[in-house]
Amino acid sequence: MKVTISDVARLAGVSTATVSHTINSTRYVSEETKARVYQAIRQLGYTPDASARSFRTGKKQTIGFIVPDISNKFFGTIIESAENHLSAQGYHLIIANTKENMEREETNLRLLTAGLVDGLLVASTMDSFARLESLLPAGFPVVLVDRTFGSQKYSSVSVSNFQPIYRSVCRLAGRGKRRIGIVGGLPRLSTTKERIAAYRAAMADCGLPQEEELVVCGDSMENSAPPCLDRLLERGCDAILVCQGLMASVTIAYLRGKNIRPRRDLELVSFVDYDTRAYEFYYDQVDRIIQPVEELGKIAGEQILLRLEKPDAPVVERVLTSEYRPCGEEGA
Amino acid sequence: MKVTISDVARLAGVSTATVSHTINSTRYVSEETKARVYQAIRQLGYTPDASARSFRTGKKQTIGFIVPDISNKFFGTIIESAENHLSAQGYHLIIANTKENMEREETNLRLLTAGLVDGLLVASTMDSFARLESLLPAGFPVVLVDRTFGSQKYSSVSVSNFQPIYRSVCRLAGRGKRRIGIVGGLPRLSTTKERIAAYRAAMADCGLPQEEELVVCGDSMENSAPPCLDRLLERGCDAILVCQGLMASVTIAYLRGKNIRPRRDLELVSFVDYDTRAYEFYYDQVDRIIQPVEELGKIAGEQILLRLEKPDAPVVERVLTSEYRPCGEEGA
DNA sequence: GTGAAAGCGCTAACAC
DNA sequence: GTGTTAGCGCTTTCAC
Repeated sequence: MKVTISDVARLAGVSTATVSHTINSTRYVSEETKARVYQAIRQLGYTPDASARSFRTGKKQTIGFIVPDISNKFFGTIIESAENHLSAQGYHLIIANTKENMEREETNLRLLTAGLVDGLLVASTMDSFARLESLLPAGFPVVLVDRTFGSQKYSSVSVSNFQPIYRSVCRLAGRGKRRIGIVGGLPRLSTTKERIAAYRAAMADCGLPQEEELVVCGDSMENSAPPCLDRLLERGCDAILVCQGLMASVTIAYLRGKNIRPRRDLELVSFVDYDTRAYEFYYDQVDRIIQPVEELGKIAGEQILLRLEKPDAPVVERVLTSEYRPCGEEGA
Repeated sequence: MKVTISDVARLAGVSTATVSHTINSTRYVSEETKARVYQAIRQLGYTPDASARSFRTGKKQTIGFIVPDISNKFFGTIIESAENHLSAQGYHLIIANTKENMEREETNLRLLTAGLVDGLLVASTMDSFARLESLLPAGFPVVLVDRTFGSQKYSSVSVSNFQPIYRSVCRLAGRGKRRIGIVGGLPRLSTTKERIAAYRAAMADCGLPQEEELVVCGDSMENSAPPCLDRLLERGCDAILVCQGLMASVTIAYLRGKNIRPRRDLELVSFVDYDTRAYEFYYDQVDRIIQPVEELGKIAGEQILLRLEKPDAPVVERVLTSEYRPCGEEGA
């Protein structure tokens, strides 16, 4: 049978209160008593029951993370980094995967907020803030990760790629490119919108023609890159900017398969990506925009714990910036 | 304040028992009563408290997964696939990351088995079965994933790469290669051992010299491939087999950076990998060994639930097989 | 067809 | 310096 705190108390000849205080260091206990308690614990092989404890205290020591795609290394790394921070503070991480599906996100929000976790990290795939918000109990600790809604209501950590994308386009223009295409992720995401906005702004400022057909969006999943690239190639692009990591990650291989050499046949390709080692070796063929993924996860972890600690602390919206590594410059 | 089952009972004019039975469909409740209960629930915005519930019932509806490296797409995909199955059955997934560190695995095993989860999936980084076993409470539901110990004590799901590796080596030998090198992952892992064993068996059977210096191991992490490759190249290999996914994933890019063209300068490289789209485009340059990653995760999820349901069911050790795609053959 | 009430294992007043 | 005990929110037995 399960050994409980009363068993320990009985064997040690003390009260359950003393046992509890001993293991939690929550009030003074004499050395002798402590010794007897620990002795009894060892003898019985007692482990405090986590679920009784969290039921009693209301703290679950667990954070939920709703992610659009665990198998995407971008999120895998964010998770890793957040988990790192959380586990160091004695917290666990529950993962829910939405596969960029709004209904799945909805279900998970409901489940996780029903007393399962103390707080939530959300990289939302929702198309509107209202939809997300309506599913969150009032006052529930939440930190938005990577994807934001600019609502000022919840703290958030995200990455701005506006400037590096803008610069990359300018640089392409400066090298004489005119038909610069862009491949985006899911159109409804804040990240996609921001990136396309940067592209448009730069195209306009550089005096390049803004054609709708040069903007092509995928679904932020792995397989959606090739068709997007094909479309842009058909439309006679002389440069392509791939602004979603997973889609970027297959681009070079795909182009090579079609015998298109970056920097020569297609002159230049830019990426928004995390720091995947694989592309370091192509540093002289493409512009790269490296997002601070680990930082993103770490701050997400920090922020959610801060929210738990100080629920009334002001909302913070952290925007990290990507590193721009123009073609030819080796990475750090 | 929090709204509880008593609040609902009071408003509906019934007992807490009836409310409980209503929401759980656990005994007959008349239609009228049901209606009143649901009405009250809606009116108060009641959500049953998951932690009270799991405390009371002893079921957490949660599975823990101890992984060596979340940011590795191989495990990311396994997690995704397992989560898929589990969430469909109403279970949550807690992730713990060990970074191939045995102490971290130890800590996590202790934490997770202390009443946090109903069962555990473990892709262990331990060097011995004894060490793992000593940390598991007797009778705790566990399924070993990807890495096994051949102990017959716990169910397991893994992939055998023996045959494809053996064949790949034979094929290299058949094409006249003699100095075939192999890059392995962490030497203590069952997966690494099996793969190297397959390589050695094939080398011997093909009458090729077995030199210790042709076997080089990394740490199963991303950055460890380049130094391994360098060493094999220095030692004059005319073919290389990279038998760990993450390490394989940077290999082509790395070699290309050194101006070494697979199939031409280095004649042939083989990979053990999951089905990363990126390498599909190199199908005519390398042998590939594709592990059924999704299947692995799915079966892991099935098996652990089966263990929960029937704790006394016989231990099953499922061994999946990889698909061998010799150079030149396009993938499915 | 429904209610009363006993706990699940623990923490934290409150009491001495 | 330590003990007594109420009670967290729920499920479930027993009773009617």
